[in-house]
Amino acid sequence: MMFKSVLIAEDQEMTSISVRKTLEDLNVTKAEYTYYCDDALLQIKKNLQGETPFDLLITDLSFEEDHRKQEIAGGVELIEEVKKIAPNIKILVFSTEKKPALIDELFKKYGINGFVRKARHDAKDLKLALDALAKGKTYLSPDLKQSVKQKNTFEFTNYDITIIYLLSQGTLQKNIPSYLQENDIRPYGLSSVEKRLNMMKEVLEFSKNEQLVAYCKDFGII
Amino acid sequence: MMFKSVLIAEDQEMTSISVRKTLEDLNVTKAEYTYYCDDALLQIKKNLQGETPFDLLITDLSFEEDHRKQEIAGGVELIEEVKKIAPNIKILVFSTEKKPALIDELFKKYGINGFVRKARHDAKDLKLALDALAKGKTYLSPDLKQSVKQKNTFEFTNYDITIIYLLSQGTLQKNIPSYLQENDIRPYGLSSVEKRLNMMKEVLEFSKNEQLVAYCKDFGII
DNA sequence: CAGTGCTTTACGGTTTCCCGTATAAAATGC
DNA sequence: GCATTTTATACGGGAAACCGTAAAGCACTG
Repeated sequence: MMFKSVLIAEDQEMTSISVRKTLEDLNVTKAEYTYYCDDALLQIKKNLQGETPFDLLITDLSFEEDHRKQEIAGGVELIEEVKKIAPNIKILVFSTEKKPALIDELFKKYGINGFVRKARHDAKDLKLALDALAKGKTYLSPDLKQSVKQKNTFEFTNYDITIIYLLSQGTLQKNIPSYLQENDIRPYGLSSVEKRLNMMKEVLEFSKNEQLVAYCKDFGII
Repeated sequence: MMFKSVLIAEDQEMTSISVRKTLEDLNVTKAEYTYYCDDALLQIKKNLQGETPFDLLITDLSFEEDHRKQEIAGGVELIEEVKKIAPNIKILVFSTEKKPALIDELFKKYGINGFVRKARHDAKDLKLALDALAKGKTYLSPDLKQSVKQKNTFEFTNYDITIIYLLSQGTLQKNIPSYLQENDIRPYGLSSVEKRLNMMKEVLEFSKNEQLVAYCKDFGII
């Protein structure tokens, strides 16, 4: 019932130790761990044709950079790569991340099986998640369930996100039309851009572009 | 030689467990732990006149808010309060924080004895720190020693942060002076605000306020 | 193919922001 | 105390953003 072979991708040694201990408590005998994303992918590749290929990956999202140059920068990219070579391996994300947009994307686009947030009751939470995943269910930390569901009061289109992203990069509003035209994004008129910005600001009861940028950063939209 | 009685203030259960385990490995018999700052201060107060008052506090800096309303919001405030009632207790900060200015301030203004960064080798790091502190030395994670000195990232003052925060809230630039004046923040002239904004943008090679907002959001400054 | 409704684009006036310069105030030095 | 440097504030011209409105484009319909 419980997992046979688990890989932990987590750069914080202390956290990694705790995860290992949790697995021990749940009688998971074989648990490997890596401190780098590249190593994690390598391990999975190696064990793919072996006797006991990994059936679960527990991974963080943010990995610290250091002297060892890495191909895979973070957890999201790691998940993407793992899905390519081993689509059947279950994935449990264990991270401090709490942006609804990102978590939602992890489930929908990348097909992760569980998300546990590093927070006050994360040890209990992790055990519950492992239990749920072993039973073929998905798991999401209780405190996140609300926020993911309610999401944003406003649905940003790709068009919206492009505009706000450009603003956050320092692009002048009046220069946005030429960018849009070059990338075949319609409508590209300045008035359309202004109209869209006004609409977003009205819905969210904002008055300035700076607020939109702050908002989108907060929710992981850009 | 080693500590007799240690208190752990850490809201992440997993990390807390690991810290406890580390202390066990070092034969520290009495280790209490709390998930809230308020509880930590209470514990210290209680044990102050007892048989074995705490001789070390290991604390995180950022604590998650939840249903339990807290007086003390974060680690810095906790350290401040602890120093008032128990100036002799040694303090080891264990946090993901890496802003040189803050860490510098913790040592100089608040007189902490050690700082270990939650990162790749934090378990080994923590043991080294505990060892150093037990010997009456101070400790700082190796990878931080350089950055504390060089300080290559731009240091935002409270003044800067206030301005950018106001912008991110939708305040018109021309209305910022009146806000500053009402809150006795000087300089409050519009030109001074503009000058400061220009200076920040120049240093960070930005051209628009939206970039500043995005940047500060990314680094958790606002 | 003209009419209707909707969307996109164009334009102009007003406000805000940007940026250089000039004056005023405060801190520093002799 | 006065001169010098530094810092703060005030002002003004020009650029960008904001906002309403008008014109153009386009699909759909009878």
